[in-house]
Amino acid sequence: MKTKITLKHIARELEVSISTVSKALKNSSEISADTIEKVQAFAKLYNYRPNNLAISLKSRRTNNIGVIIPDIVHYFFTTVFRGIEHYSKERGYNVIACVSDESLEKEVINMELLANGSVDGFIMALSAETQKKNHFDHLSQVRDYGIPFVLFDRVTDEIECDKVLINDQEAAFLAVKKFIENGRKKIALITTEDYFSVSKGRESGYRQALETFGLPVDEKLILRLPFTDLDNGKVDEFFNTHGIDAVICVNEIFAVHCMNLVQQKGVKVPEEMEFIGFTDGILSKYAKPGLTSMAQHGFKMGQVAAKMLIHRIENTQDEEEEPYRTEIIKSTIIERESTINGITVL
Amino acid sequence: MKTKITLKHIARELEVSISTVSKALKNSSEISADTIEKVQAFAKLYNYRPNNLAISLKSRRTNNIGVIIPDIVHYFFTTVFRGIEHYSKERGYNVIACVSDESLEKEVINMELLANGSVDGFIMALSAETQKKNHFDHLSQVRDYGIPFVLFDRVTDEIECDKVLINDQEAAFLAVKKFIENGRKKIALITTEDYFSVSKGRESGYRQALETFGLPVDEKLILRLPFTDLDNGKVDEFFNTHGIDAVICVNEIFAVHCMNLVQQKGVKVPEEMEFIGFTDGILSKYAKPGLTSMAQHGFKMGQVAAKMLIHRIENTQDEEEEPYRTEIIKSTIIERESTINGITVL
DNA sequence: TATTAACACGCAAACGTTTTCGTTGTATTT
DNA sequence: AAATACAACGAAAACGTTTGCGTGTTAATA
Repeated sequence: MKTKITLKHIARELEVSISTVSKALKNSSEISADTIEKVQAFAKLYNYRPNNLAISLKSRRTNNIGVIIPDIVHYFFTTVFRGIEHYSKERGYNVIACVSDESLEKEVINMELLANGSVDGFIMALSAETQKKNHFDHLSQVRDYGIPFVLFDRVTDEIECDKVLINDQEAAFLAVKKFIENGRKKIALITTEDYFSVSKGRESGYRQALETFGLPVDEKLILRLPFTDLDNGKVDEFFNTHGIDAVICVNEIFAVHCMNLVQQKGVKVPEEMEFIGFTDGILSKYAKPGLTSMAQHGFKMGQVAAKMLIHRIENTQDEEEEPYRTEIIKSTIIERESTINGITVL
Repeated sequence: MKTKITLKHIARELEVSISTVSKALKNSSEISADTIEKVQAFAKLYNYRPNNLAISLKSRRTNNIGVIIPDIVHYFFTTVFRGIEHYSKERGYNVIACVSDESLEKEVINMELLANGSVDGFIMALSAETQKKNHFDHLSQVRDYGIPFVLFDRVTDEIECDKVLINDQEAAFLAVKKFIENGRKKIALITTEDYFSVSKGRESGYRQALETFGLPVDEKLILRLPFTDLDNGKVDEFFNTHGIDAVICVNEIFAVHCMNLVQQKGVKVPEEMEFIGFTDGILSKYAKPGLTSMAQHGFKMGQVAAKMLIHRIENTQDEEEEPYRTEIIKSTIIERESTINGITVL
């Protein structure tokens, strides 16, 4: 087992000082060409690599970014993660990934753990519990220590920081508008419990569209589902009773699940009932019929979040704090067979 | 902006030495009860947290695990990742996640980067390119430095190390056996290019089952698909010409895609054609009809991999090297509507 | 009263870097 | 010959910990 070689080893071997070695490796003008060559040759031969820890300790910079997401087995989050990872690597940063499991406690623990020197900044989407309990002390605390962070998708108004968002409201508005243009009258919304910022936005867009185009907002046409245990009779009854002819769902699982359900009972999609989901993931693509979906462009979202964070990390030494920014990533509609698609371009 | 407090600050403030503070915080018997109390009270008041970097540098232990996977937007890998993260956190380790994007070069870069002090060990699944080119120098090199690693799912025989595997061959065998018991005669296999270790194993199990039960192995019933660009005429032709009555696919995307295709042409699933896929992911669950799938239990796989790695990390100082182990995680079949399921238990 | 033991604490090295500031020795200038 | 300049290098502090060992003080023992 070869042992890792350090500056000290090179110095001893070449009978020069550690500082000389360090400078030689950086092509410092203080060092003669001879020595530089000798040192670099030796370093290359023995495959010298500087110890990241020592450099980080010295420079107070880790080049690590902490990413905390509620769930990793989730198309949207992994896509964002991919964007973050991609941009970060490009800029020489590693990504430390933590899963909060939708739990406030885990979110807090993870943050505290990483905040003590492991990470230069955070990118995160708040856990369900965090949003529900409105508890953000861990965020304020991290900020007090001068560690920057960027919130994406699941955000809060109570904390001022950089944010990356979807135009949820507008996207839902456009979806409903499309239904109305297709002549639909009984447009249902299937959403989650209302403590999610994204669900709120989408619901608001839904209501706004109905009002704008003069359709009544019927609360009975809004169904709130829990995350788990979808297959109960509640959904069945919902579809049986209200004469629904179009459905907008806040995620693709709800959409595909409901689409399957109504089809089993002989409803023709899209002829008799149209569907639009959010999150253009793998399910939307392989559903039968293919699910028209509001694509959230998670990859870009991740890139933008990483860019904002790294910018802040690298400019935080400057005296004047830049104001916080909120970037909006526009959703676009991906039309498939669950809606009737005219030739008109949106 | 509060600045992070260190031992030095506490020492100065309390007019004791740094070592006293350090020892007091650890309840050392060298320190008087008075001092211990004083120090701990102060530390608590000012919310002291030791700097991870300094501790790592000193102890030569980072408590970080590097995870390198080919793709994060992939149900199986993320499930494994979740298992790794879950077990690691339990044992006080963080996870640094890197995506190789199926590229050998990125795999190498990521490993080299993390091997210089950022990580105590690796868990990885080899990239497609790595398996194709049979290039493993980066693995040998990391091992030479005494950094342990565990390979999962995408492994190689050329490197001796701890491994966690699926019983691919046996699983495929069982799938084919089920078809044969259901009276199927023309059983097709849809697989990837053959440089993937998993695909190899599954193909081998497929062949073995046919031979065992006295069915001819017809090479024309084996279709090899690339990862991308599925929707070409090749698949169509395949299903048109061979009188296929059952299909086993090495992943769920192939399965759902093909199932949709044949159904569109009026084939009844499962009556006229049965389907079994690998990877019991979200697609299998929400497909129409639900896809019978060989579940790979990625979460458990991740847990086992993390357990093996941490064990090796924490016992590596011992003189005697333990022999490398290979753990097999058994697949189980999840029966849904794409197969005809008797009452008989498998 | 002199010796010893226990106690409570501090010093300093170490982990592997980077960087400022000296300190040499040689060459150039006046 | 003295003063100056420069080139090439080393010493040491610093980042924030941990830890073996030395030291001073007090109390217990002979």
